[in-house]
Amino acid sequence: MDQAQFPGFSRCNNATLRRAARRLGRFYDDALAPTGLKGTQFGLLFQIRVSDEPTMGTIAEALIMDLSALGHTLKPLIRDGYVETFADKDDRRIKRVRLTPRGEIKLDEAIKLWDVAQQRFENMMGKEQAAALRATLDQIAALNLEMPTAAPSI
Amino acid sequence: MDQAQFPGFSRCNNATLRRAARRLGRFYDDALAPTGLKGTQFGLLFQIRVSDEPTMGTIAEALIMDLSALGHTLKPLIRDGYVETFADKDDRRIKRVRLTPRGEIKLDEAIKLWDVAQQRFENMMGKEQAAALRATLDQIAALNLEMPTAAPSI
DNA sequence: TCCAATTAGTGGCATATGCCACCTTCGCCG
DNA sequence: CGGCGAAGGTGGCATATGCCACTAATTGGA
Repeated sequence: MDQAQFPGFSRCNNATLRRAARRLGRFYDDALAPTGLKGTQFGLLFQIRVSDEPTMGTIAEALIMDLSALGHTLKPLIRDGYVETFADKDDRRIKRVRLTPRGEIKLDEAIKLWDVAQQRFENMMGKEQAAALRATLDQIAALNLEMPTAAPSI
Repeated sequence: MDQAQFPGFSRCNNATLRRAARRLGRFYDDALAPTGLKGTQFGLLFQIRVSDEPTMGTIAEALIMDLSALGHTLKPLIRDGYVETFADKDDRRIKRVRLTPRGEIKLDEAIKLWDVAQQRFENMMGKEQAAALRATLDQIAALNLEMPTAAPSI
């Protein structure tokens, strides 16, 4: 009964992806709401935890985010005391990031809620389809998508 | 050789989706750059074209966007003269939207560039996998994902 | 007919993301 | 060892999105 998709529209991979992202984002956001974290922030905290005192650039690369965007996104987390940064010993240009004890606790708390949402979503989509989707999405993330406009000259 | 994905991380459907969206978004954005439009704006203009003088609510629903977010996103397009709004004849609460002649031209121009990016992407992913991906994403968009916290009464 | 509940949008505030210009540090080379 | 170009971030500006509180216009009764 729902006509949410107009034929021509859903042919755009980008638009379709964004639309699904909005829907899924709100779902995870709602689930995490009790912690005060958004889905994005959760993902960022998690990434910081699994990395070993990563640099800004490392995180940005892993998350395929613009470095400056990462800086912006990190600010509220630093302000709220979940994350802290410190200069690298050997190269003062490099800034490393880590969770504070408060951040570790908050992340543990969020993971519990995330797990509920994750399970709930996978029950609806089916674990296999969800896994296949993530595989495809990772494939997109790994694509070398530069327009061949440049790179001719050495 | 790239270790872009840390195991635990890519298990989150939401984070994986957003990450792919960032990558793909930049790709389409780059392709559309000559028109001055972002991928999102392109999608919005397209949606307006294929709908018949849709209302704000209709568009928001079709794109799974928050109504106020749609209003915000529409502003630069109105400012640049691509879109105009007008009150519904029968219900003055309702605001309808349509492309201006300038908007139609701009959209045509953008579609040419979009097509290049779309083809390019599908050549890398394979048309079938791309179609399968869109189908899955549409499925997500159609999911009824409310946490069962409410709705018991009645 | 008049008011209560509903519907459709708006405006303000906050985060999410990107691009670009600019500043520091480093590493390398003459 | 002094300067140039690269590497790593920051800040400013603009769009993308959401939530919430609030306003205006409708609709349904009593």
